[in-house]
Amino acid sequence: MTAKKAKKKPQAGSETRKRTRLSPEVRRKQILEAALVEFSRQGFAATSIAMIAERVGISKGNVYVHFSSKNEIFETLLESLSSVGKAQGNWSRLETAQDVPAFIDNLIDASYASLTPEALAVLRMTIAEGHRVPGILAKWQEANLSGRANRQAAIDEQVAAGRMKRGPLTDHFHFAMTPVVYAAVARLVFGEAAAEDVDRMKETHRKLLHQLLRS
Amino acid sequence: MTAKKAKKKPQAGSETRKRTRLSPEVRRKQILEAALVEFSRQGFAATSIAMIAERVGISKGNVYVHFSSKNEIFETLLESLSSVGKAQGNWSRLETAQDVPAFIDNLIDASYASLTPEALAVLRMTIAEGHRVPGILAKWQEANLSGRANRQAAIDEQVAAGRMKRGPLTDHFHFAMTPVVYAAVARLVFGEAAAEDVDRMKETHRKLLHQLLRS
Amino acid sequence: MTAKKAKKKPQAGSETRKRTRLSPEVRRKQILEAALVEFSRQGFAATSIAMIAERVGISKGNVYVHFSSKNEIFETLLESLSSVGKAQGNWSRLETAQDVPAFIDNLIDASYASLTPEALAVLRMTIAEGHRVPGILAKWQEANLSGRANRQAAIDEQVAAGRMKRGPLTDHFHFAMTPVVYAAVARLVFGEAAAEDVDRMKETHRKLLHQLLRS
Amino acid sequence: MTAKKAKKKPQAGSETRKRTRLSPEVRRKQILEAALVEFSRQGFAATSIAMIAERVGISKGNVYVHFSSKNEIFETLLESLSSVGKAQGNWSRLETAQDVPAFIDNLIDASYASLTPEALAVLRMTIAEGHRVPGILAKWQEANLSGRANRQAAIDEQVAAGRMKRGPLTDHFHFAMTPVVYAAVARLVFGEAAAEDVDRMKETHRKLLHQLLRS
DNA sequence: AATGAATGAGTCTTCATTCAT
DNA sequence: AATGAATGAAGACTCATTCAT
Repeated sequence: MTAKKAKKKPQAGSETRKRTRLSPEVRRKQILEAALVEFSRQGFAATSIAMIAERVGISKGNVYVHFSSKNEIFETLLESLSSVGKAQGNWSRLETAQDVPAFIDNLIDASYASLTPEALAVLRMTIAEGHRVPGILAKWQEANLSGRANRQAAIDEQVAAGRMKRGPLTDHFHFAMTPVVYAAVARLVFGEAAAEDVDRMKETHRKLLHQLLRS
Repeated sequence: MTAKKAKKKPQAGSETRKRTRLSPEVRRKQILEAALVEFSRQGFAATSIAMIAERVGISKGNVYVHFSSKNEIFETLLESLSSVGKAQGNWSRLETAQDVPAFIDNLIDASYASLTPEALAVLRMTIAEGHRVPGILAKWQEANLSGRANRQAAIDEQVAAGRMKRGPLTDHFHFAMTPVVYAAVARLVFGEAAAEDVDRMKETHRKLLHQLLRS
Repeated sequence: MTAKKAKKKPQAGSETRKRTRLSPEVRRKQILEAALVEFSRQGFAATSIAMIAERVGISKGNVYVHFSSKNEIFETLLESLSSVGKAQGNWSRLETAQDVPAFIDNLIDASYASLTPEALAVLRMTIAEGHRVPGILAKWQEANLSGRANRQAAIDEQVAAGRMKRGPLTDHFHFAMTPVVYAAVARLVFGEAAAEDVDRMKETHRKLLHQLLRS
Repeated sequence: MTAKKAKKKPQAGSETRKRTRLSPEVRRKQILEAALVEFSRQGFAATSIAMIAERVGISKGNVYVHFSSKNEIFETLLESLSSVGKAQGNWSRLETAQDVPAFIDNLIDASYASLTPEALAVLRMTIAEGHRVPGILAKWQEANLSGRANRQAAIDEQVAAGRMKRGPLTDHFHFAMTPVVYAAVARLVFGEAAAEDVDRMKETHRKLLHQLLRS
């Protein structure tokens, strides 16, 4: 045990939550949300079903009504997170932008804005516990590659249209966004202490893209 | 048990290991090495003292002769890893290089070569379990910042000497190396499957630095 | 293991005990009863949760459903034993007795009768392990003192009414009952072998009180 | 674990005690002394060989050079304590006193003075752990009885000589000293908090003996 | 669907004891 | 005689999972 835990015990004060009957879908979602918080906070092994149940406000036993094992919760969670392609969503809009500088600004802002606590939690879980779900990782990688290809195609178009200057970066545009991962890792490791650094990084990033892509 | 276990059963071909008596320093080192492997493989909570002991080839009890708790092993391990500044070591040599293109090639090669399995293990542990040792993280961050400052000074010198072209990158040189972290994360998450991608990234990285720094 | 153990081996004639579900109150009581026996027999440290669980006929784990630690069992046990004031209960009745000789006989008989195996167990635990629960000891001592004061008051009344002869004993009546503690200790140390001795003691005690208190 | 323990570890500051070679007799005595302190403080099971070794200032291993097991230490200790007959020792002198009041005063003072911390430690151990050494207990009881017989004979002589008043107490003189055991138990359970009470008891005890024995 | 008592297989840690030095 | 590294057998406590209600 690393830290002390407050004893639970029904406790006077926390009115014994009466049985609330919810539809399976709702409960499952509640459980997955709680699991995301706990798994990314302490990791899979250090998270107990009791913690998840408590966060949802239900009994341990009830968790097993909705999932057959802790592992299943984890897998379902990661699978449901395949919708991480939010950043990609933005792309469809960005593609249409005629103005390259505006596109770059949008891209930078959107990318760094995507480093939400939830996204960081997912990244931490992926790095820390991804090995538990190799199948899902493979799927992600594929999705990643195809998304990347689409974005590359969009860039190629811009270059062909003479709106972007060709260079190593337009030839391998995915590389242009790697600093965002650095920013994410910095926040994962150093937390708030990294905020200032990340901001400075973002501006350097922005300037470089402008310098390198502007035709 | 989340992961598979294999040979356990006290015996099964392994002759009753004779008592081997080693000096505390040697045993401690052995234990720390085993711990690094196990912790980075499964994480702190999912690693049992039994696994570490088995990897070293000693009894569980003996682990406690050398460390007073699992936690102490972890902390000692991370502390002993403060020597991660290998990359920085290279720098002193790089500084002296008069030839900027050679400097860049050295930098790129050294940086990506530093992504050894051991270094990756440390990174994974830091991301996954760093919160267990806030004190050590703070120390690392400081060391990081001062190392970064030194490197920046070296770059500034080159710029002042007219050997490097000034730009957003020379003003904030740390940023130039962030793709290496992406490469590390890619390997952590996708393993060997990321190798090809990382190689391509490395070459793009190299080209960009040449383009941006060459005066 | 200092003492002998006996039947353990999960099975050996004891059919796989069916899950018996009981209310927490009942189980807690069962556990406390078993704990009293075991703690007073071997002491706190030498008693294992397994012994207690086995005596109750439940699994070790179940003990922790009802108590959060071995220590809590011990404390709860001693606290619940604060009702040791049985002897005092008798007093209310004795006070009303008009007849001093009868009062003395009742007192002696009740006092020695209170040396039940359970009471002896409590005494042993108190002597051997009382230091673990200083708070409870303090409470006991207070209760003791107030009980003692009440009894002294009753005696004072008898003396004032001329029904008892004044003397060092009536001035400090608590002292009159100290031989009972000797009897208790004798039984604790020598067990049944002390029975005869205790009986003789009891009669001497009775005679002396008659001699000293009869006006 | 009830209380926290300071980590040992060779520790800088406590100069690594150099090997001191002592004769077996001396070491055995040292170990037994340390064992008495520790056993009576925490009980047999809660006392570790390490604690005893540390108190003596030797290594755990060395303890086993002098005793073959923890149990043997305990048994040897209790056996060596058979010399508890210090109080009896006094008797030989008291017998010779011609003056009954002086005899009584001596008896009271000597008896209560015998409640040294060491004697209390022995009593606690006997009550708490006596069952571990039934053989020794039996021996003690015998010794006790014969000592008691001697003292009774001395009293009988005094009575026959008309120097003491006959009564239930002279007929069963052992009973006269039972309050001392109460005093001992009070100290064991309540520690210093019982001191005042014990003093008062002692004086009542003295007065009563004077009253009952004075012819 | 929900609860929570019950279980059993671990997990960390301690400790009496052994043994090479 | 002395040391201290090494071991193996517990022991307290945790937790995923089951099941009667």
